[in-house]
Formats: sequence, C-alpha cells, structure tokens
Amino acid sequence: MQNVLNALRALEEVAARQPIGVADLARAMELPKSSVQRALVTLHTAGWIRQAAGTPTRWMVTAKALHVGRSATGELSLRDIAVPVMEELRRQTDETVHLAVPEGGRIVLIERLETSQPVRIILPLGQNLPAHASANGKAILAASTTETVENYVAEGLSRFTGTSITDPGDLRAELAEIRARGYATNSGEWRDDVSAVAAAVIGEAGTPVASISVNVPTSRMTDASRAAFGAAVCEAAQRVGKLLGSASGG
Amino acid sequence: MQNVLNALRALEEVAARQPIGVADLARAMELPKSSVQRALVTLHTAGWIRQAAGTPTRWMVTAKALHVGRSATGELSLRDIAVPVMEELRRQTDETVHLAVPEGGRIVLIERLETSQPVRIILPLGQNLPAHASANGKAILAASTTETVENYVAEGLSRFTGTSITDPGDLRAELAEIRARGYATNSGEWRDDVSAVAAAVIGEAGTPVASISVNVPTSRMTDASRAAFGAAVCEAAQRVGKLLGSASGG
DNA sequence: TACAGCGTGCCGTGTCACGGCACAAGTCTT
DNA sequence: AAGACTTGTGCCGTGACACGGCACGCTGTA
Repeated sequence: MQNVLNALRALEEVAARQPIGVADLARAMELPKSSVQRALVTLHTAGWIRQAAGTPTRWMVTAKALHVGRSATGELSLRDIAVPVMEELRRQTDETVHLAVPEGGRIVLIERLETSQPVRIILPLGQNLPAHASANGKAILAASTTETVENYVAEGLSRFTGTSITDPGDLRAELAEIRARGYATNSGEWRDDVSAVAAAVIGEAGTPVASISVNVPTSRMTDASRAAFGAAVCEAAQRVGKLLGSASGG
Repeated sequence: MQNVLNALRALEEVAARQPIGVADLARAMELPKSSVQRALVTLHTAGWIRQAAGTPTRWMVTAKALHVGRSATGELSLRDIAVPVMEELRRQTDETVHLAVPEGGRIVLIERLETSQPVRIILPLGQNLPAHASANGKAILAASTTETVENYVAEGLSRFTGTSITDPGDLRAELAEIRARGYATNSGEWRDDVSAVAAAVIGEAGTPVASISVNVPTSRMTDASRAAFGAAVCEAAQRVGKLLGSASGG
C-alpha cells in the first residue's frame, strides 16, 4: 500500500519535473533517497519510466501513461465525437476551444484546440478547473442537480481574482442566470487575463457529461463577441449531445 | 515491488477494459481476487481510479493518468509545436495526420488529426507502431544510426500482411531509398487497408525525434497522391524541425 | 586536498502484502 | 420458488519484502 502510493506519487513527480534525478526527487517528495530509488527501479521495471537519453541517471515518463491516460477520457466516443465539432467552433471563432468533463466533483480539461492568434491561453490537459470560477465549471454546475451544487458549495468557494464569485448566494443566482441564458461566462474570475464562454453537453440521462468553451484573453473579449461566442458554444454543445445520443443509440 | 507491479498492471487492465469489476479483473490478470481487490483500493486511495457512476463496483480510470500521460510526450515542446503544422497539413490533404515518436526502440503514436472524409483510419493514441511496417516507423528508422537499425532488425521482422517487409536486406534497401527520396511510404504493409506517407523530424542533435505521416485508406491512395503527400509531409517535418530548433535555442 | 553533491548498494527490523477462506447479497437456472 | 452460481468484501496467519539509515565510489568545485 504505502509502497504503491509512493511509487505512484513518484510517477507523478517525475512527470511534472522530468527529467529528474533521485536526489532532487527525494527532496521534492520529502522521502528518504532509498525509498525513492526503490520506487524508481520499480517503475522502471514496470516500464512506466525510462532514463533520459544521454544522462542515464535522469528519469522520464514513457508513453505507457499515454495509453491509460487516453482511456481515462473514457467514452472513446466523447473525445472523438467532440473534436470535429470543436474544430468547426474554432474555425468560426479562431479562439482556443476547450473540452472539459466533470469527474468526482472536479472539472477536468480533456481536450484543447488552440487559436492561431499570437496571444494564447495554454492550459495543460488534465488540468483541474475550479467549478465556480471557470466557464466550463459553471456551465456544468448549472446543469447539475442542486444536490451536486450544494455539495460543491459546502466545500467553500475560493477566491482567485477580484471578480471571483465567493458568496454561495451569488453563485446560485449566477447559475440560474446561466440556465436562463443557455451558456456560462467567465470574466477573469480564475485568472485575470482569461475570459471564456461555455455551454454544457447534456447526456442521454439528462446529466451534464462535458462542457465546451471558447477561451479568450480578457483584452480581446467584448460584449458583442461574448454574445456571439455564447450562441456558438450553445450550438456546438447541443450538436455534441445529439451525436452522443445517436452514437450510443445505434 | 510485486505489489506495485500488480497495482500498475491492474491500472492498465482497468484502462483497457473499463468499466470492470473485481472478479473479471482477477480472471484477466490470473491473480487471486484478494490481491486484485487490494490493488484496486490502493489505486482508488491514490486517486487513479474511481467507481463508475451508478455501479459502485465497476472501476474506471480517472483523469490523473491524463496528466502524466501528457507530460510523457514532452507536451510543451513537441506536441504544441507540431500540432499547428499538422493542422495545416491536414487542411492541404484532408486526410488523417499522425505524429509518432521513437521511444526505446518502439514507435509510439502521440497525436492524431482526422480527415473529414467518411472512410477513416482510427488508431488509438499511445499505440505502438511496427518500425518496419509503418510509414512513420520506416521514416524514423531511415534517419537513425545503422546501429539502431541493426538492433531492430536483430529482433526479427514480423509479417503482418502480404506486402510486409520481412527480409533484412530488403528493409535496408528500402531505408536507403527513403533517405534518397526524403519520405517513407507504407502500402498496406501493416494492415491491408491502410497506406501512408511519412517524413521524419530531425532534432538538433541530428537524430530523429518524431515523424509526421498522412494516412489514407489503400483504396484512396494513388501514385499521384502519394507523391503529393510525400512532398507535403517532407515540408511539414522540416518546418517542425526548424521550429523545434528555434524554440530550444531561444 | 577537502568538500559537497550525486547515484547506488547493503542490511536488520518490523510491517504489511499474500492468498486461501468464508459470508452476504444478488442473478440466472430449473 | 428454491437451489446453484457469481460477485463484492472482510478476516487472518505466515512469511516476504519495504523501510530508511548508512556507507561507498564518483564527479565537479572551492
């Protein structure tokens, strides 16, 4: 147990800091060198890490993680179905398009298509998004049961920027507005310079299975473009929802 | 050690067969139920798997693997640089574009952009490609040292289809041709109905760091399109190579 | 030359992984 | 309707192996 936990944590740390050596890793994990060393050779024999070319004492993650990472997005269908729609959306907007899914109360970024414009928003895939301070998160929350929302609210609403929503009442009002409007917005509520518009993809069970967003540097976002992007993400999310239904249905 | 190996193997199996329960998993891994059960709870407390919605006894992989899986590809540099070029290539060809990298003697599919056409080639990301029977593999082999090539040849050349190259001499001749031509081809050598054209991306050290390919159903591939795609992938690979150099240099 | 950092190997102690077994709950036969 | 299965889960004695302090060889630096 402890052994496995250490090994898995080591794997994550290697992924985050690669290429990295035993001593650095031990410091980062606050574990004795010996333990880290054992974890590394174990991960190596399992084929999850390899030594970096040239420096055989630095470790990197292998592509094995890709395999399982990809199946993590689960529903092979979701990504493959959503990507073409996202590409169309990106073509329309020429802005960065994100696909996020709810997972155990967290919102996780699954796929991303970038704008061609020089000022970009780059978030790593697998990134956790704050549900109350991101367009994708709010779109999904707005489509969730009140029970889900209250569970999330009960954990507390962190403040990230000056515009973050931290009051539960304000958030509930915002979610009602989103339900009426059809799409969610984010005006620098998580990071000052990032604004976005998002709409939830509703699965056959009526629950939100994903969310599609258009992400724009706050400096480029205007009321007009926000409305236009809102209509676009709504249509895209609905299309993905329909495609998902027909895919699983036939 | 054994414990960790079991847990990691369980993780892979879950990823491959999700959603799956304890008994099925135990059968698949040929391990006692108790051991598999322990591995599952460990993976769960580590946050790598979660129970599928609705059926709390079926397990699925979480997005945690996405995180580490993505950093495996050297996310920041290669993928982000290559994807825009690949998009341009897909725009030109309207065929499926693949990005593969060499890793420990294997060729691994890292990224994929699909054609809009109805007949498509779908390979899972993270897929291992045979180096001697795929366009990407041959392109990378042709750009590798003769030592690397001979090491690979020594492991034997499997036959997949009627056109597979299984004779070492034939392979060496083909690689020479590829070097002269600038791009590699694949005419149903791995799977009958898949043909492709690929060119290697050469890193600053002079070694191949990746390969970009255009993949086409054999039925759609003609000599003319093969030549056109060849020129296109060559240009794309060279552009990525230059971008990589300027990225790391400045 | 002394030193600090590195990666690696050794080893005694004590923990915890192993896997057989049993049991409750649910599902498919007959 | 009642048995025959299967499935997920918990218990437990034994013994393997993870733990982490320590020491070694090595390299680059003051």
